[in-house]
This record gives sequence, C-alpha cells and structure tokens, in this order.
Amino acid sequence: MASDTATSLKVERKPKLSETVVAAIRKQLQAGEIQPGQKLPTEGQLTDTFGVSRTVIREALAKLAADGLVEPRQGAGVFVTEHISTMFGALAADMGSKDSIALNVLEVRLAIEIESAGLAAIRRNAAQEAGIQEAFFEFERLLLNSEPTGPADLAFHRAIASATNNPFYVEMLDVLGRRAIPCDVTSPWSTELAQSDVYQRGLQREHLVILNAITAGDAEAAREAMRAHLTASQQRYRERLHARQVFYADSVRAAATE
Amino acid sequence: MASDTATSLKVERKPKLSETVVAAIRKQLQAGEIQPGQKLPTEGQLTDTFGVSRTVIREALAKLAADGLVEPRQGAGVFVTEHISTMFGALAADMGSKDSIALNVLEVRLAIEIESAGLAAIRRNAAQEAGIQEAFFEFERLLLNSEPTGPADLAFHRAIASATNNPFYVEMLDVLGRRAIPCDVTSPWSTELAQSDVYQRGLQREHLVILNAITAGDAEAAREAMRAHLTASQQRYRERLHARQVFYADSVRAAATE
DNA sequence: GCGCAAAAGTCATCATACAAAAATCCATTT
DNA sequence: AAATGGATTTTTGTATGATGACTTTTGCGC
Repeated sequence: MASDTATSLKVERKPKLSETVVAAIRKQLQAGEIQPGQKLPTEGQLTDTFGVSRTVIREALAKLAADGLVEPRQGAGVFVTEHISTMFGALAADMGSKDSIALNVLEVRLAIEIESAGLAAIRRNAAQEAGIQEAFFEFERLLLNSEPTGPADLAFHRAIASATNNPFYVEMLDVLGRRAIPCDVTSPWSTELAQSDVYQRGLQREHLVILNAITAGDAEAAREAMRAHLTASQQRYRERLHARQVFYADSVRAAATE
Repeated sequence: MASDTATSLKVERKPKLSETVVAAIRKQLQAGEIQPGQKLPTEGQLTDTFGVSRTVIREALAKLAADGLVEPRQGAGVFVTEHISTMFGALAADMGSKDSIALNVLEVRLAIEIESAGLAAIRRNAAQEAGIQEAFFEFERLLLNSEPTGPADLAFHRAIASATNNPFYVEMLDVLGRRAIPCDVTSPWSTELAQSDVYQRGLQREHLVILNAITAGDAEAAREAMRAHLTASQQRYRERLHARQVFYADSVRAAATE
C-alpha cells in the first residue's frame, strides 16, 4: 500500500512517446523557433517529422495546450500563445552575467523555490515524489563516484518545481537557473573549492532535509528547509566571490613585487 | 490589449467534448466519490457511461493527469493521486484554460510577493518605508472618497517590492501583474461585488498588518501577513470566477427559454 | 500450500475514416 | 474591377477497430 515508494531506488518510468514529443516541441518554443501568434506545423506534418502516429501528436499538443503554451483552433491550426514567452523573454533579456545581478537573480529564485517546495509537499503525486527521490540518489551516486554533480543538483530542484503541478514554476526556474546557477556547475572560477567533497556533502545533507519534509507532506517544514538551503547557497556564493577578489588582489601584489 | 473579449458577451467557446468529461470527472473526484489511490473505471467503461469515443476519454484522462489529479499506469489502470490539493482541483474545476493559467501566474506572484515582504522588512530604508506608508494612506483616502482603489493597491505592492532593493522583484511584479491582477483593477467582470466597500475595507485591514510588520522590521511576520493577504485574494478570485460561471449559465438558460 | 505459467484485463500506440470548422479559391454579380 | 457568395480544400475534432506491452489474476501442477 504505502510501502510502494519505500524500496524503489530506481523508478525507471516508461517515457511515454507523447512526453518526448512534448519535450522536443517545448525546446523549440523556448528557443523561439516559432514566434508567438504563429502557427505550428499541422498534425500531419508533425507525425511525419517525429515518426509517430497522430494519436501521440495530439496527446502532446493537448498537454502543451494544458500548459498554456499553444492554443488549437479547429479548422485553422495550432498557434503559439502570445504572452508566455514574451514574459520570459523580457526577463531573460536584460540580465547579463554580472555578479551583482547574479546575486539578485538568485534571490528571486529563492522566492520561487521556497514556495514551490511548500506546494510540492502538498500537491505531489507518487510519480513526482519518486522523481525527486531519483534525483536525490543520482546526486548521491555521482558524489560517490567523484563525478560532477551539477546536473543532478539542478534536476533535484527541477523535480521539486515540477511537483507543484504549476507549469510556471518550472518554466521560471529554467529561465532563472540558466543564468545564475548558485551551486557549482561550470563557473570558470569555482573549480577547486566548490567541488570539494565536504562542500557537496553539505549540499546533499540540506537536500535530505528538504526531501524528508516533502515526503512527509509538511509544507511549512519544506519551505523552511528550502530557505535554509538557498540562503546557505547564497552565502557560499558570496564567499566564493570574495575568495576570487582576494585571489586577484594577491596576484596583483605578487606581480608588483616580482 | 486584453479587451478583445470585452465586447463579446456571449461565450464563443466551443466546449470540447473532452473538457466536458474532464469537468464531470473532476466533480466526482472533488466529491470524493473515488478515494485517493483507488482505480478509476476503465477507459472502456467510461466510454459507455459518457457516451463518447475512447479518443475523448483518453484526452480527458491525459488532461487530468497533466494537472496531477490522476496517474495512469499501463496495464493496471488509472488511479487517483494520493495527495491531491482539494483547493487546486476545485478552482480549476470548471473554467477555461485561460483562467486556469491566470491562477497559476497568480500563484507565482504569490511566491514573489511573500519573499519581497520579508526582505522589505529587513532592508527598507526610511524613504522606502515612507513610500509604502504613502501608498497605504492613499488607498485609505480613495476609499473614503469612494474612488477606485485599484492603482493604489498596485502601488502599495509595488512599493514593497521596491523596498527590497532588488530591482528584479519589482520588475517581476510588473511583468506578472500585467497579466493577472488579482485584486480588482479593470477586469471587465468584476464591476459590482468586488468593488464593494466592505471588500476594500478587508483589503486595507490586511494591508495594515503587512505594513505594521514591515515597519517593525519583523521579516517573518511580514511574510506571514503577505501570505495571508494573497491567499485570501486567491480565494476571492476563485469566488469571482465561480460567480461569473453562474452568471453565464443563467444567461444561457435565459436565452434558451426566451 | 507454493511456485509458475497461462489467461484475462488494461493502458499505449497505430491506422483509418468521417464530421466540423476555418481558410482558400473561384465564379457570379454588381 | 471590386465585392459578394458559395464550393473546395485544409485542418482539427471525434469515432472505431486492431495490435502490442504491461499488470494483475487465475488456474494448474507439484
């Protein structure tokens, strides 16, 4: 009964065909390959390009329509919705890669993620909960193998946003996360300290608190755990900025004295 | 801009068959006729009970699954999700996808504003605190003069976002607020009930709690007050959507009998 | 009883056909 | 020549039947 998720380390869900199609079209829409208000290829064309039946295509389009990304009109075609991408476009446009901006964006992301953790604790279903656990254990596995954990970290947060059943949370996270990823990933100056084992162990410990709160269905605890995690990440980010500053100062001084 | 539907009083929506089925099943789920974790009737049975093709049934089930209410398992059946938020299911029950999107956006805005209230309590400077107070008393003045308070309400929230000293918060608020404004402003269908004096008095009372918490520098209290305010607004929004639905149903019935 | 294979039930996908609405084309009319 | 109106085509919505994959249950042999 309730022990279904107890021992399920790997969930190995069957990726339904329609979901892959949804992902593909989503990517195209986010890349702006089809402008808002414009018509998508017809169902017939899509069946050809993706090599699946019209049933699958229709299911995928229905899902996109449910998320408000497209809008089918009988006899006319399927059209890209206006407002969504413009919103994200506006946001994504004017944040560069400056550190001060990154900190501000991180702060907005904090707001989004705290609330999404709380909602995930309430609204998640079994599959979504399994998805979060899966990402958690993937992080664990990579950590033991000393492989880069960045993607798994992102996947963990993304799974939580997805468990809110509000598609805007995950979209928001995608847009914000692409610009300012707090933890590690491929920032050119965070190669050594940030990737240390104790550092990542600490991350995982914080993740566990979040995971426990969500599986327990405790929204308040989930929010608090996520807040603690992200404020700690914020702090680590600041420290790294400071460390880089010190490093530069030292190198400048060394160059002057030699 | 968004007033394209203002002059078209009649519902120009063709209710897709699947949407009818979705509404029906949603109502059943909400009524608790099928307990969480239990299996729904099979697709074949549903085709009989609703008198539509299996295509429609599948589309409806896919939509319910997209909202996280049910969870299909190949070879086993379609099961009701364990942790369903009755709130969400209820509010998305019988409205078009457009309103459902608006509610999702509103939910994101809730996340942003809660955190911004907390930050404003900590980071505000004297001028910003004065700005928040000014907006508050402007609302009061308009209320006494029976003038529309919409802009002042928006200004109050904007002043709080501005007091975070993080420009992204106010920008976020602008982008989100332009799409889905929860309070009142110029929604074409919120002319009477929503503008009542007691309604706006209630808003102002909630505003006061927020203002007090911010001026006291109590971030936790500010967040809680803002959360209370916005969830209450969400509730009011829901009720208005429902009222509109009833209105349309009445007008349709009247048109049929005349 | 227990284990295992067969069978039935169920969702996922495919293929085809027709209906309905919109867009386009074209002929008729002004 | 321009405009109007209807016929044709395109495209989504719905219906139907069939097949495969997966899950659950049943039944059989031991």
